[in-house]
Amino acid sequence: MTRLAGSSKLLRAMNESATLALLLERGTLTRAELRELTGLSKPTTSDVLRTLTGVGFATVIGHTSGGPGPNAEIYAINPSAAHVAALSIRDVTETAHPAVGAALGDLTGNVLARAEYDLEPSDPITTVVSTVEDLCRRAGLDRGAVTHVQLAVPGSYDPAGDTIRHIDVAGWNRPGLVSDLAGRLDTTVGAENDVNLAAIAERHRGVATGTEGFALLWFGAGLGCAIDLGDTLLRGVSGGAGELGYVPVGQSGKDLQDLVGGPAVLALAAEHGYHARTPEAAVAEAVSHVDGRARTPADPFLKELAERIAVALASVAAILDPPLVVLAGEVAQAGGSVLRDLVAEAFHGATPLRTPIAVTALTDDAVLLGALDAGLRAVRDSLIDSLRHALAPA
Amino acid sequence: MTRLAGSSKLLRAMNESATLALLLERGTLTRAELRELTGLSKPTTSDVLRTLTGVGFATVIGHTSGGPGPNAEIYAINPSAAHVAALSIRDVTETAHPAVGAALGDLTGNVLARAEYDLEPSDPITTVVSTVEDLCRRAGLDRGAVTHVQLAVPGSYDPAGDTIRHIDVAGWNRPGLVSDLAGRLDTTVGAENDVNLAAIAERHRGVATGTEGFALLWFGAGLGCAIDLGDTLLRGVSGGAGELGYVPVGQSGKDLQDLVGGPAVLALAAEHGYHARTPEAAVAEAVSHVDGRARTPADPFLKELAERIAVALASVAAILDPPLVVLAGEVAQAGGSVLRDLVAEAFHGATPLRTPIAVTALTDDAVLLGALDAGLRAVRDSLIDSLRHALAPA
DNA sequence: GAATAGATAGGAAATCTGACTTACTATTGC
DNA sequence: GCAATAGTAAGTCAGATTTCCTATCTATTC
Repeated sequence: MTRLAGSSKLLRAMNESATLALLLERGTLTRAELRELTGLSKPTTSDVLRTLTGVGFATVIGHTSGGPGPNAEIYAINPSAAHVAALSIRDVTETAHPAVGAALGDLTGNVLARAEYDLEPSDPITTVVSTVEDLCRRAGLDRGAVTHVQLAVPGSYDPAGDTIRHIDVAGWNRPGLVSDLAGRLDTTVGAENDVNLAAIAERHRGVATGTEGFALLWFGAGLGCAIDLGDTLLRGVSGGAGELGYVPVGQSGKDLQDLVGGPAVLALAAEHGYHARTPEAAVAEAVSHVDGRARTPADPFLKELAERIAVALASVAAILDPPLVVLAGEVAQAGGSVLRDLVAEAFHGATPLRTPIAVTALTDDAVLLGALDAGLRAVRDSLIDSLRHALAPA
Repeated sequence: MTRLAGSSKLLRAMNESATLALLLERGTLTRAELRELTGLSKPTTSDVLRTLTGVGFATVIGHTSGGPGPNAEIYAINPSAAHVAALSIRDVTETAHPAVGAALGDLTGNVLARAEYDLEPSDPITTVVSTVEDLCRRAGLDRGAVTHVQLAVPGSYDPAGDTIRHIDVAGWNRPGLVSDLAGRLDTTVGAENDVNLAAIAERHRGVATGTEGFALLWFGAGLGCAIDLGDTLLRGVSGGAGELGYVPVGQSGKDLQDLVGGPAVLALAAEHGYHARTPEAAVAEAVSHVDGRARTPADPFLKELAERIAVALASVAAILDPPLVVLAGEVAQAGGSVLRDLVAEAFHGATPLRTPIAVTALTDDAVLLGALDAGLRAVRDSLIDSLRHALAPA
């Protein structure tokens, strides 16, 4: 329901925005292709591109060749027009300080620097600032080149109250932290739940590429769920939809946390003779047995685990009816396709639903990559509508 | 991410659209108010309004008075610019023909005619056409005045396959039915699940007015769930999200249908000595006892029912974390605030979630009213973007 | 020589600003 | 109490501005 009104200046702004958006989406385009895509005339397209190159958002990256006539200029986004720092704040169990995974990317998504930190206890602001500074040092960039910092947090961010909630790392739940960071860094700062970010990564580089929407179930130390609606994530009222752990299991008073939470899985593994330090290790061990013994009857531990996961899956699938469900998190990753098949079997046996099930395709740090993707999107959106408001022709 | 590009014609179209949208939303506006809201200049606003009145979308409805200076003209939408027929197709248990509730509304939402039909078996097309014709007759309108027909169906509509699915009335599941109807009636035709439409009514005229989003749980003969995201409904992959009945209840192999479906409620009532023909009748009887006896301990039937409903509610609330959950359908309506309070108690006892719970505020036919609201929105949207494409200045 | 990329020039559509006319209210003066 | 006058606001008109498009032109490449 865009009910936008304005004058010829708005028109110009819209045409510039549209052109920039197309360049961001497609990577490289010639003037003729842009003309086709925007529907604008030759002179207008030229003029818009002149402005975009003038302010440094786009550049000529090369020339076509081969056909008759002059070689057309190929335009692309200027990768250095903006940079994004992504930080994954990890809850390292009982310690008061977080471990941090971090990456620095340019506007086209290239990763310019990446590092892991195991920081000594300190103020969150110091943690973030020094991390960003170190990333810039590694990439040989000035800190001012970073325009957006995206945080992945093991909790939920409530933008209304400007507070990170349900986070277990000291100092991070202070209201106003995010805007203080923005002021201190002189960038925009975004914070988002880690599972939601993993879902974003799954859409951009995983098994959910191109799907209309999907639900991602996270099985790790904790339990989580992200709901992708195609172009947005469904966030609950407090910024944390997908509190899967609270889904009741019948009227027993128990919930899914008691069934497929990290400790529950560990306990179940122990019952079946798998003694490991983490649930994913137990699952990995069970899977390796199965893989070795070819097509023997399923391992009873995995079978029971799959049945429990199927309960969680069926709850989500029945309520949302998504085009796809992705199993992710350390446990699901360790279980791989063996676990997936068992889950599918249990799921089909228990309900008439036929939702497709996939295991995450991301072997790298999905949360961090998702944070980078989300940060990129934020920066791109802000570039696009920076043109809508102010415009400074060279 | 509107990446719209175009020429001055687009600009004019946008300004007309914006003006029309504002008129539809606010009802009546003076030129000065429109100027303020759109940001357009005086001459442009005048010009746009001239066009809108020229094509018959808007009319001068009166004049201001009292202040100094000339009396400003008050503009409003022309109610007769479009008409919507809403039909609620009801599954009358074992019969092969449906009962139909129907209403005819004008563009401002006024109901011009309303009727109930208990049709003899016939082709769906005949059913719909004759119903629409009868509505027009009652309202004293030509059939050509109807621009959109909105169907409420006890099933789900799959627009991709142009098929109404999961419907138990003979002839209605034929692929292509909806587009055939559109051709036969010479209108646009929409079909939508009845519970979803009840949610739309709840947003427009019920307890969900103004909320950011909500989940509506439907307890009647069947079990349903609609998810309102603020400006859209969440539809599943097959057009039917909210197959609440399939949510598993633990690993027992049972699901919510076995817990709070119509037959289950009826059976539970019988166990507690309430023998009625329908579940809502049983609930109504139990509630009337409670109401009489003031603050006595809760009726055990209602208490158990509330606990079961709380399980359904908790599943939905945990996965979606909506700002509000509305209990609707015949059973919830019969239970009223008595049942609501019991559900809230059970819900709070079983989970840490604190989602607000409300009972539907609609005593009238929510499904039919929702169909009217949905039809109106469809017509309004199509009017608004009819201006975007073609435009015929007088 | 044919075809294409990009620039230039002229014209059309839509907007805005500022001045102008008209209509209504309120105050002042008799 | 009535009438003339001053002030304010609605809506139109005219000129300037912005932006875009069509058509033409030049230059380049195969």
